[in-house]
Amino acid sequence: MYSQINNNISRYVSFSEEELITFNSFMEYKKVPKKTIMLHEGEMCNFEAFVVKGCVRKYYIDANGFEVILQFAIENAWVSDISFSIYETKPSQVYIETLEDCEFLMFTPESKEELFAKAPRFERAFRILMQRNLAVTQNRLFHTISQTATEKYLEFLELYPTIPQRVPQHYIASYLGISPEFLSKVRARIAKN
Amino acid sequence: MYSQINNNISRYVSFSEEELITFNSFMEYKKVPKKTIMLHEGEMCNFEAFVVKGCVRKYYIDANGFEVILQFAIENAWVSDISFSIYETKPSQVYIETLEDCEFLMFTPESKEELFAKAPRFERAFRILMQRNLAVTQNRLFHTISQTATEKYLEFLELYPTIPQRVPQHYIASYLGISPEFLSKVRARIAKN
DNA sequence: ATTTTTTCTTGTCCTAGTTCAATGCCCAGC
DNA sequence: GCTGGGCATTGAACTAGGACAAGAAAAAAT
Repeated sequence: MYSQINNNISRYVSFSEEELITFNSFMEYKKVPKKTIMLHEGEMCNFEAFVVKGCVRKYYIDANGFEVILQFAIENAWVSDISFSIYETKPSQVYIETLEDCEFLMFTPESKEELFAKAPRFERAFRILMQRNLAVTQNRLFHTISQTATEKYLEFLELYPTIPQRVPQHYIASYLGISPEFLSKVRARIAKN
Repeated sequence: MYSQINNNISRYVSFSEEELITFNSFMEYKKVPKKTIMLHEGEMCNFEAFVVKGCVRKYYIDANGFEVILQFAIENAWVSDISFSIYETKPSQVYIETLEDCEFLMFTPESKEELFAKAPRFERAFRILMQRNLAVTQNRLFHTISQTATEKYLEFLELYPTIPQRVPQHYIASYLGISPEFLSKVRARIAKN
């Protein structure tokens, strides 16, 4: 039994012992070394990964070749790319890369289907995870539009206080949608007060 | 039978005739006049609405009192606020307002639960809808960060060609995260070429 | 320990986009 | 047929943040 992921999935739906055993039986434990690109541009993402330990980033590359970081995933977060088939014309340019040595519990689309077939109540739990994910993304979109760089950085520190110690600062700039130089200036300004 | 919504829900999961009849039996048809605010700030959103006819906008109000439009929903789109309970501390500041006379097919959280109880395969269809919604939001976040105002406006025209004829232009500016004056200048520049 | 690479900071100049008018437009209400 | 209130446009002055360059500092590799 993997209690860490079981706690996570039980947060909004409660499951019986047997259900959790079934749940665990369909996932695969995997170690992935630092700086491994787990999903390359144009590839179909064939996993949904729960981070047991470590840190990963998910990013896009824009038309001018700039990286934009969409997500940092640390312990107890899920990471995957679900933007499949939406804009079928342009294959998605998403990358997922480990920033530290990582341990995951992973589902493939197939193992997830089998899980749903055997224990349909998990469909609901995954829907709620998706829903929370959407709420977080929507909130971030809103703040990206309406906040200044300083406000965004301060909010980032509140929401993800441990991340700045784990990832290079220019990744945070990329996540916030500002240049690394400007983030440095923002920090200098904050430090003065 | 409401064929319009049935086509929509059947897009990624196919349902039997009986299932669709059950589906239809749990929804409520409702007409709402123009300029009605269907969800006020701080309220819990108790509906999930499919737009049969008309146009609505969903928006936030930021710390400085500015509106930021998160979504325009027209025919065949779903609108709701699922950002419930994520940031429990601050009640959500989301509004949903009709821009035209509208017709909806609506679920409440309760009727949706009853539907899932009677016809569990709809859980899956709603998860996929949610997933697509997330993909769209993520794509928009990405473009909000990496594109210029002109690029964002041109992409908006491609994605939602009918909306500019239906809503005031400053709403589109708000959606794009730019000032109405600047959108006007962008348009002037585009018109020259 | 020292070299090499990556990351962070600071300064200068520059540009996309904002703010704040002022003007004209369109159309809803009387 | 007027009239008043939201809308869009345009211009001028301003600002947040970007691009570029050079150096310092830190981390990784040898």
